[in-house]
Amino acid sequence: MALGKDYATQECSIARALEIVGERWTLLVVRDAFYGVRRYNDFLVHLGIPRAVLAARLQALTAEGILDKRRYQESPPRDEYVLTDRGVALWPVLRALGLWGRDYLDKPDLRILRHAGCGTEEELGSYGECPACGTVVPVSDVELVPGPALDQDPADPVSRALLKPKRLLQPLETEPV
Amino acid sequence: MALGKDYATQECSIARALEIVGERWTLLVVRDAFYGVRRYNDFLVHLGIPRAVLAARLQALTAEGILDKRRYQESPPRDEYVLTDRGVALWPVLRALGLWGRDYLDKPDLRILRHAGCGTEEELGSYGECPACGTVVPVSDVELVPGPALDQDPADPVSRALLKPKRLLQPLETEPV
DNA sequence: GGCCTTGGTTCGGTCATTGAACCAAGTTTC
DNA sequence: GAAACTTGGTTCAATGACCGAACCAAGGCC
Repeated sequence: MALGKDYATQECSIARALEIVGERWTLLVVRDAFYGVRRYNDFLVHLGIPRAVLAARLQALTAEGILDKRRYQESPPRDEYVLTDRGVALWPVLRALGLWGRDYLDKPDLRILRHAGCGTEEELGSYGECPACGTVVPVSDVELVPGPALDQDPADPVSRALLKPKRLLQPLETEPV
Repeated sequence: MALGKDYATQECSIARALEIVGERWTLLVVRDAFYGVRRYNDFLVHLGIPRAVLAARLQALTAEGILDKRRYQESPPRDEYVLTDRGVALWPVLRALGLWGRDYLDKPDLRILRHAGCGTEEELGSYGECPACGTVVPVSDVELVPGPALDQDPADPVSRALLKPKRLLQPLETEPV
């Protein structure tokens, strides 16, 4: 977290994890990747992150095997960043942070998560289980539903695209301007 | 994570949470608090953190209601920092980070967690449940057991005290020098 | 009185972050 | 064919966080 330096003396898998995902912005980039953001420019406008920092974080996450940079069209050449298995495995970290933030900091629900395959309207439980069918829902079956407290007319196209319910990991479709 | 600045444009409980616990060192301080560290000097020697940064983090965590600074002896006056309920609620975040770090970065188990009340030797499951009795174990019943990969003769007294199994949150007993 | 322990504060130097400007390849528009 | 636009960056000066070492202060111990 925090800086690029490591936590040298710590014999601890928490410290090792924080060396990789603990820098400023890094976990928000990963969160956006779960939300379906894949392109440099979409990360940029949605996060409000300095361009140089975004480029550095994408490169670091790719080097650590958390994102995969892949060519999705040849002419003009364009790349996208997609979560790898190692990246998807970070989901419990983000969910735990989001639950804590919601319970202790925000009053209203900004977004809720539910089981897409199941027909239920109920939110996932504290360790990611579906209250209707009882199973721990895999990330690709989690549906992200915007709550009423969200700004209904955001400035950037990524936030606008996120006003519709969507599954995690599915690529975001930003409206053409 | 990262810096003291906020993530201004983010309508997201994950971003709110990271504004508070996302700065460098902060989550390691909280981790040590779970391990039973309570005194300024113990945090200092165990983390290898600059003194000024430690003082700033302890003050910020206290101001956010994650730690409670309390007088534990009058003469000479001495204070200790103890996790509040809000702080204890961060446990799932740390466990998720530790699991991810262990699975993807470290080979051997540095420490394992198990259910103290239950007699089992088995490690807690991925959402904190005891494999023997099936319940989700409350933090105060989690036992921290050092693994074989840990350095058996560490330099600082806090690491030495952590070589014995202990329950989370129970105050650490550093041997008198 | 002098020294030790605990819990800090201060300070100069270094390193990361920031925001604005610039760059470049390829494509569309006039 | 040139100008403008899109996408995905890099460069740069200024700011601010972090670092390590030194200093400080209250209280107890010898």
